[in-house]
Amino acid sequence: MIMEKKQQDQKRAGDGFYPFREIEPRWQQRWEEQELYKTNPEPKNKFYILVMFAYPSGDIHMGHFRNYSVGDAVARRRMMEGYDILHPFGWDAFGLPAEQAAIKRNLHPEEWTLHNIEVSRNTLKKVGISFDWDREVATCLPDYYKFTQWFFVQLFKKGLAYQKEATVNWCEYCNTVLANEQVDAEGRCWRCEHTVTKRKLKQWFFKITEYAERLLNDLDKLTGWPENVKTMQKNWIGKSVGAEIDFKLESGEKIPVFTTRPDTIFGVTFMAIAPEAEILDKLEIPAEYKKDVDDYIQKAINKSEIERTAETGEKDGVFTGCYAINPYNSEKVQLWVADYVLATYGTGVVMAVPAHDQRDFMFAKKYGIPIKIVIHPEGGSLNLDEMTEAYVDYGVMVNSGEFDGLVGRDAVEKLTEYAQKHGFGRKKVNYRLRDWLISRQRYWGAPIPVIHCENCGPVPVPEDDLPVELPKNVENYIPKGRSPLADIPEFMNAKCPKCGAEARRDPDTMDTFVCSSWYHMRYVDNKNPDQPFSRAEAEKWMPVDQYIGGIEHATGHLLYFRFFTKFMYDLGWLNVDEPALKLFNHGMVRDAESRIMSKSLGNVVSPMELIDRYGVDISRLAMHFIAPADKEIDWNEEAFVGIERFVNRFYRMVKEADNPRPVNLKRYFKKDELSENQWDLYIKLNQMIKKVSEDGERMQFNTNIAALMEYFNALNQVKRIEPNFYQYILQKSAQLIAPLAPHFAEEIWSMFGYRESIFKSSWPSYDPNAVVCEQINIVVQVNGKVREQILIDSDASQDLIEKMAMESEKVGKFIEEKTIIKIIHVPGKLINIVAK
RNA sequence: GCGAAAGUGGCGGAAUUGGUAGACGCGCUGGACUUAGGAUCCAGUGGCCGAAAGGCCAUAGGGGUUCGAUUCCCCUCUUUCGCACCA
Repeated sequence: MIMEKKQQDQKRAGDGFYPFREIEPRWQQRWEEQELYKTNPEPKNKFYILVMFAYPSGDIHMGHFRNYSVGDAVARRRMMEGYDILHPFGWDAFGLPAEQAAIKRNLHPEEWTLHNIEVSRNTLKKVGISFDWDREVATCLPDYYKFTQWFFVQLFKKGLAYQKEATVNWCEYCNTVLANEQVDAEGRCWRCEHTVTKRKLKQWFFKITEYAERLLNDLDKLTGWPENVKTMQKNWIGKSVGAEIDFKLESGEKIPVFTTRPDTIFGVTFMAIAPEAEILDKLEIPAEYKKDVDDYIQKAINKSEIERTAETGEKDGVFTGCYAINPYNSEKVQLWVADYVLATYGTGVVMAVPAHDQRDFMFAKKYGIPIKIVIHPEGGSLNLDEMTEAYVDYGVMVNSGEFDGLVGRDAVEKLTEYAQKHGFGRKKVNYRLRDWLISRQRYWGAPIPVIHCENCGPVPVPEDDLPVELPKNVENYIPKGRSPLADIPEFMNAKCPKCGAEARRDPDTMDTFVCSSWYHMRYVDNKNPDQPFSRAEAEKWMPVDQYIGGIEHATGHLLYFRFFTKFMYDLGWLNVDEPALKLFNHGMVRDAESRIMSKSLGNVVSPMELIDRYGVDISRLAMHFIAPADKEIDWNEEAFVGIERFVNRFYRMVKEADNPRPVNLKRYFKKDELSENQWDLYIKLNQMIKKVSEDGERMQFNTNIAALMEYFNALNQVKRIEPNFYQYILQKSAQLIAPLAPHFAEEIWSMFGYRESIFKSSWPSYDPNAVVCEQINIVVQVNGKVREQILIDSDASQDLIEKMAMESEKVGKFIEEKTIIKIIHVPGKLINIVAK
């Protein structure tokens, strides 16, 4: 097996094979010398292409390879179209694995990370992606995180960064706090897969909810974003419109509740409070209930996320012995504590209407709480004894005093107005989106630039004192439930910037999603020592014209990315309020059995291994050819065979071409300059150019390659081609394949005697006078079934086509003894005779 | 459960606004050239009937709209993805 592979590989190095081993490194070196990818500092016609940057693990995997190959194809195509390209790359370099490596290998996280960056960068260079490495950023370097901290300070100043005691997801194993999106559906940590529990900690949050409405509304502006991403964001933000109604305790204390259905308010028979809700402290729970309630709360809080959500359907709770008063009818309703109520949504209290909410219905049934019907379906009625589930649709209000007879949304409006008028309620919008918890009790992150002073409270570090540098002398990184920074007195002790008193730094670091929320802005001016970027540079390059990355960031990174951009717009730093015009999500690469590639499964295919065996370009082409870029791939190497044949054939054709030399590619041909066969090839060439251009625009690189193959098949059929025209064809073809196979294209380009890079040449345009053949095939249908084809001049009149169709023998067979009802013409394509 | 996307030959996939379903590639079959071929070239390749000409069927299944549906609408099934007690 191994022998076979080796023999094959040797063959690949032999005659008639495209010698990638020699060619690819040579062009990579020349491109570097020529500074081909250097960003024009004064772009006239800018195009900002951004691929999601990478965590430097020292390795690149198939997902990266696909991502950057797609990005590179776009960049190079635009380059040939004359755009000034910004195509940067960088490193999302903070994060957990560096600490784990530090623990395991006894290396400093920084040393390990910087080393990995070095390795990863060199690897990527071998892939020949057209990154401008002068624009590189690494989030773990002080010249970058200085401004990550700057963002924190700006947010703080605007009241958008705040601290609060919060029940947080806690991973025992990683010993750290996790954001909601870092906990999977089964309640496990996204990194270590251990079960997540709860803890109360004082944490920093960014008030992204303040931007919820804009993040939602502006989705409409994102016409270049895939619908599924926009839908996911919309659902994630989860806007719901309703009312906040103040119920009252017997003591007179208000309990506001959020509801989307004020029209059901006369059906409230109890209220349910989240175990973590603060309002519980205000209840005067009668002694005989006290113990049960406390036990229940303790149990509920200690339950893991899974336990609390797993048993879908079964709900439990405990009666507090307390009552609240419904402000609409002064009825007394029971107050329960129930863990199906979320403390973090609305006010943490639900007005329960068992007749018209399924959860409340089940709860009431279980505990024998009264159920009161207050909505009837329009034109129907409900009967309590027959109800097996809640009636949750809108309908006609009943048993609701003066409001009886009101219907649906109108009822909602009226009830809300009533509450507003009487001062016990108001219109209210709630979002599923929560504020963004950014504190991490870890070492390897950007320190939170805050000094805690006993007199002044939390004070942001003055901008001139940034960055707050990560101290290097950390004893150990083993997580122990608080940041390792807390144990470094030289770091922790500081003077209050406001009053000068002895104070202590915040020991936590920021979530790495903060670092990656603004890297697209840093690229435009990555060496600026004083500002995150200059307004002038941002004006030149922002927004990103095309953003490319995986779908997994749909509701995390891509939301934060938009949030930070809007924030900078509000501060006047940007004149755009959305970061990227177009977004493209490439599909995943999985193994042949549709499983995700992972080290533990041992099914990882390394792109570097492919590159070693087949070369970069064949690997890229094969990857593109297998499936359209947005589709997932179940990995197999079958496509390589066809691609390899095609590339070698192309290479041989160039090698064997007579008297190779640059020909005038700007010119178009006229019919009388070429033989009939060649004129036909010329038309096909122009059709292909059109197709490749259009498909490439839609990121359809698979059909792009197919079009070239198809054309070469046609080319092969024609025996005699005049050398000048033949080279015209091959050179245009080289240009068309250049974005997908840059080294190969560059090599054959130079074989034709070009001195300048193919990427400095102009993307082929098609001859508009030569995309339609003189003779076209018209399909003749009878009653929608194809019966005949007519080859006819493309400018033939409809009458003539009709005449020929009717005279056709085959058609005759199907219309004899029938009456022709009508004839439908589709110009240039088809004629359909409808006969009965 | 809710939301979204998808389902096409033996396989990966084409078909841009409804207009020849299966481009291109793999694989397979036959042939040419060869000492040899896993190189290269040529031809064939959805199913059924037929010697052929040709015909019929076929884009998950069922219905509908239309002269015409892989494409639009409704129902069912399956798969993938996202959210999962959001009041």
